[in-house]
Amino acid sequence: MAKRVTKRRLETNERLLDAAEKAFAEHGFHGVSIAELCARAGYTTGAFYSNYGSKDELFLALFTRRSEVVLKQLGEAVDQAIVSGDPVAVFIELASVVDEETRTWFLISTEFTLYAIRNPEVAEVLARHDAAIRAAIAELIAPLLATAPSGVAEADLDMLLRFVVAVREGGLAQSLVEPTALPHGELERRFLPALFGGRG
Amino acid sequence: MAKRVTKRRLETNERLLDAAEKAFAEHGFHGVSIAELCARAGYTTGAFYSNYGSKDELFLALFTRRSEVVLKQLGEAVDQAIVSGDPVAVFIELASVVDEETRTWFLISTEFTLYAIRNPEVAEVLARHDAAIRAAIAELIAPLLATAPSGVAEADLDMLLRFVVAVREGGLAQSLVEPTALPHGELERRFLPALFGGRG
DNA sequence: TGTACATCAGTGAACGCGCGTTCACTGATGTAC
DNA sequence: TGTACATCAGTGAACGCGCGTTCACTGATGTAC
Repeated sequence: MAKRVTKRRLETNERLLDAAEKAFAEHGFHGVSIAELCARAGYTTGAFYSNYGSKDELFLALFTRRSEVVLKQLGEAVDQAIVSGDPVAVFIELASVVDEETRTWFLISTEFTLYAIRNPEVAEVLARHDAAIRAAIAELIAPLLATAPSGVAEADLDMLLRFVVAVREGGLAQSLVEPTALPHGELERRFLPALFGGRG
Repeated sequence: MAKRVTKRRLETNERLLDAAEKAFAEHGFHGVSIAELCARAGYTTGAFYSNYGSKDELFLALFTRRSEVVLKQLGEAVDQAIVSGDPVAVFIELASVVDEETRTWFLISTEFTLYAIRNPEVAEVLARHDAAIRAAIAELIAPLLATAPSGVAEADLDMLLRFVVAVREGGLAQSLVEPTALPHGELERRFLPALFGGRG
């Protein structure tokens, strides 16, 4: 079933994924028909089936593509943080910028998480992606651990990173529902520095 | 349009909501047809329209009913915690028990959160529910604040509670995807006591 | 308590729309000489 | 570089299924006397 990958196919693929990203964020995965998705990308339905076997397959591809972008951006931020000498400040700065892209990705990845909880094979894909995210944050946080207060520093590094991710995602859920009641990045700003023994 | 509420209607309603809760948890809101839902409850499709105007309306009713149950349970736990004299231990104990009911409710409420982010009127309903949850936890945590270390204790109480909720929900998302990698309640157990100046 | 009647909850067949999917086709892309 | 041909990406009409929704109906529930 493996199709040859031509320039044209790549272009079509990108445009389908772009359209899917926007459409899924707006109406949710089930709220978008394949025809609507193709129309947004400037194609007819046949184009979809020439590239994907099902909507689920597209969803997985969308998640994979976006994961790569997020990891690359995170990697760049990490480099910058290490150079700047104040990694926690950079992380908090990063958490405070919640633009349309962040919102879009939160909506899609949360839906993907629900999908994963219901499907073990998908859960593995998500677990691998999350592990890569934590590895990137680990680079950012590692230099801090030597100087951190006891107790927290003794916890496994991976658990600490899971904790940071939980705060980030749990916080985003709240701030996207009530942006005025909970400003973006507020939880990270208030509570994470204390965990690392900083001032904030 | 207001219908009279007879015993029979109440019974039907309960059975519809019970069926919806299970079905939505299994297949997601969009993965369940009205006919399937009614069949599970032991009715035909007409019964649904005799009670609800749309699937969205049922979803809202389901959320409201479940919210009341959760709040009641939480209230009981709070009473117990105050009597026991070790509220943090009780909270952590509570967080560690992730049964089928918790899983079900996590799946449904997360889907509801996405729904709320996309619909401002729904966001208000969710915000009110979350505020009630925080009020209940506040009762549990209040006695601790006097003895808490500086810094954390100075933060607004509501922000602290938002933080606890974020950890709980972000943690659940991870532990439901990877139950073996992240045992239920592990993040709360490891990191929350430190925040309140305890030992764990 | 019993009967006669009115109301109303739930039935289930019917309708039609929208969707996912297929497939014979055409024009664009790439290759061989 | 140019032409002739083969392949393949995307077209768009067609199909049929499943779904949400309606509605005339019937039997269950509740009320009045």
